[in-house]
Amino acid sequence: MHILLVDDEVSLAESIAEGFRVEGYDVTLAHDGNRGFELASSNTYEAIVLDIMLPKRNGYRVCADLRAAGVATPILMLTAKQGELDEAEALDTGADDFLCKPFAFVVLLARLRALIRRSNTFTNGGERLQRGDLVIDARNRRCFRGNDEIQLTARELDLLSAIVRTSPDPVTKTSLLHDVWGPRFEGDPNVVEVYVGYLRRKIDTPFGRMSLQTVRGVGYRFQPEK
Amino acid sequence: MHILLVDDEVSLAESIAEGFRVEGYDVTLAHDGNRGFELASSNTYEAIVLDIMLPKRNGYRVCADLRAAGVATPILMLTAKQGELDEAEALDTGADDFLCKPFAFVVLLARLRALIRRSNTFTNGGERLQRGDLVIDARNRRCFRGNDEIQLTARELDLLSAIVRTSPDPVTKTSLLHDVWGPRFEGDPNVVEVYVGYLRRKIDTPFGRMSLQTVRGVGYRFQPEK
DNA sequence: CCGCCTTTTCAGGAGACTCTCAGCTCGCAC
DNA sequence: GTGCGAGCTGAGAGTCTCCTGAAAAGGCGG
Repeated sequence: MHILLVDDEVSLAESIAEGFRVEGYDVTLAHDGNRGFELASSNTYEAIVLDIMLPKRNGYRVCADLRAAGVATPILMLTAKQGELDEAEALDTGADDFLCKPFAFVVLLARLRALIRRSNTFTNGGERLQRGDLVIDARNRRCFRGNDEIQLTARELDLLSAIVRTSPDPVTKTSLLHDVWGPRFEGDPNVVEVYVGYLRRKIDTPFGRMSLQTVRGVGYRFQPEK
Repeated sequence: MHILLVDDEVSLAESIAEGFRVEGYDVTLAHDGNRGFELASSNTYEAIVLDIMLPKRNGYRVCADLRAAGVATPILMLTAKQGELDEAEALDTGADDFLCKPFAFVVLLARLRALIRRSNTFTNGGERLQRGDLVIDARNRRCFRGNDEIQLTARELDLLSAIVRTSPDPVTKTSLLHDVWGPRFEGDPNVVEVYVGYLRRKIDTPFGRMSLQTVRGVGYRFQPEK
């Protein structure tokens, strides 16, 4: 697990880096935008933490340039002020999440973990999940029950993957929200229930199954058989 | 996969070559224009990376001479300054793409890969693509549905080939734009949709088929049967 | 230079997808 | 049995993606 941290406030950067290392990550530091871009584009990292205020090339540009160069690594931007403008611009340039300074280290850590998990979930190449007669072809984004193909929307497929991946262990609604809707989702958590409903009508009801089970007070579980 | 790299800045060239080798390519180096031309015209490479500023014979001339000699290998030119003039001249002499120094290695790599994929797509000898009753005769640039020949324009045929080649895996619109319209296309990405529409009216509608399928949020897929 | 064919742009509209909301059901504790 | 909270679901609004027809732009041969 290797992280690139780009921030020009040397002492802050060092202490964050130290924190990450304690948590078991490798960390590479860059103190200006150009160096950050160079490293990010010539190495492979699990995630990039990118300050906006940077010498030589600001965070927005580094981010935009990386995306333009085809680098898909998840990027978490650190914004100085709490402003809608910053948010919008950050997400526009291709950042995956952002955090306003000042922040607690644990918050940064949590966000970053969520980001990494999230990216592993879906960009993980041609993953093929199979449980019983249910097959999820992640690469081609298709889903089958036996020989019957089931048409799922993007959200439905992401949600189903997230639930099936840990099967037969249950998943909490909170972690589903994080993994499927992203760490910054602020809408009605009821979406999860709504979408589980959609899924049941597509993968269970037509086949007389009950594989998407509710674990009351916890979340959901996928049970292939019985 | 063999690449010819022509650049007189020895240390830069070495490091680029090293990068390519790490990526699994064979690399041959030439440090002046004459040597570059000799090698390129007497051997077969997957692609040529050609600096413009070269001793003995500059990159434009090497490129023009190679094309004049009938060498069709894809060429990516490295230009020193960001200038419209350079661009135009490079493409005029028969280069397929170009990149302004300084560049990040991953960018070069990405461009080169796109170029190679692109050239494999269409120049791949007289390849014959067949899926179900659809046949694409790449060498003669003809297309059949069963016994009926279908008249396709150049663009339509390239697009159809690109979609059918990976069938039944879906292809993203982005990669279609890259492969069919070239890495430097900057127009309206809606062209892809327009052309898929043209294709459907030629290869599907008249035969009552639905083989060109939309994968919402992703791109398109060719499904021969069902 | 003209006309035809191909390619591209553009704008409107249909339909798909996502999300919210409010009312309802169900399971559980008492 | 009753009441409460958790979960389910149908309806509908808002948004986004994709499709399509029309027309402009570009290319090529006559």
